[in-house]
Amino acid sequence: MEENRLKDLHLDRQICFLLYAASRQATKVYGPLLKELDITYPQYLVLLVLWEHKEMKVSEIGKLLMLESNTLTPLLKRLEQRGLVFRLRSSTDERCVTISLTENGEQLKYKACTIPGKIADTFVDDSVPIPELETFQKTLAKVVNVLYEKNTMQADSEL
Amino acid sequence: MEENRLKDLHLDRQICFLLYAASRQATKVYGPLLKELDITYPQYLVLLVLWEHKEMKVSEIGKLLMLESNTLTPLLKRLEQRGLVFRLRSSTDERCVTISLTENGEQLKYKACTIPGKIADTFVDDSVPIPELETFQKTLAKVVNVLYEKNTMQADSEL
DNA sequence: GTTATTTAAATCGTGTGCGATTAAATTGCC
DNA sequence: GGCAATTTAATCGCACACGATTTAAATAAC
Repeated sequence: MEENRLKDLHLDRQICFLLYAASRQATKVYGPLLKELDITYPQYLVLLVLWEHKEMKVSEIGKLLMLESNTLTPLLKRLEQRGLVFRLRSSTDERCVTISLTENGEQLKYKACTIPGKIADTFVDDSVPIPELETFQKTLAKVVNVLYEKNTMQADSEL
Repeated sequence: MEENRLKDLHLDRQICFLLYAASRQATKVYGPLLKELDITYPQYLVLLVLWEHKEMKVSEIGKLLMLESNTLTPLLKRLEQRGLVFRLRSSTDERCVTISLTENGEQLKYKACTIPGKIADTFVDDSVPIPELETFQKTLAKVVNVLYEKNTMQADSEL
């Protein structure tokens, strides 16, 4: 039965371990590029969101990146201390904090714009043809959604 | 040119972020299962290695999991304090530390053996057919290798 | 209109990851 | 043998992640 084949997977073949390893290796590829901007990969992801949306509430950033305030709040404070963003409590709903780019944060976009191309070059490799990568990406997106749904479903049902 | 297509697809955001998100969501799926064993996901990975190989040097575990001593040493000390493994400096080469399972650590395998099946069930979903998952896993393994090679290549060339 | 519930951030504690460095043991080279 | 280069863990500092809780504000219920 096909299902049994999946269950019998060993460490080196297990999808979860491979995702875990791939994530760490992919982040490491960004290392030298982000070091020039003096930011980390999660900080880069937050900035990507802000470069696209100008300003966002903490919870909106969290929804896009699948992160919660316990991770984002300290990260955003670090970005604030670097002078890249500022945090403003909303006047209409004082529970919410709106994150906006400073001028420095806005300008950093122009230093970062070469990164995507360099990262893409890293992924392009003889052993993984581009069409295969594209198929891979589609399945990966579905996997993320399935897991995210199941994780948040379970959390909801506990209330 | 093919390369441009990749860059236009925002490959860096798509694939790297998706890997990052997938890894965290996958780890979260293990949460309730590993909580019953009172271990974390990285600790589970180390135990998987030990359940298969009985005893291993820190560097050997590190090679399999792509982790270094700065991560493994504290993790292994926690496992030691839980009474699941013990650490013994090799007498033939005192630089090396050999990690072995205690009786408790060995026994934990029988509590953990239901986990792979439950995880597989989580991945099996109508939106991602099993053959697609298998193709996905093969590409994922190649991606991990490509990234790992490039990361360690670069580190080597710096010496 | 007061109270209960819900929501949004923040806080706290623990455990990774990892770059950089250190200390000790071994190997290589002469 | 003796010394430099290499290897192996360990150490240190910082930044995530995240479960759990807390605080404050807004909304719902009555």
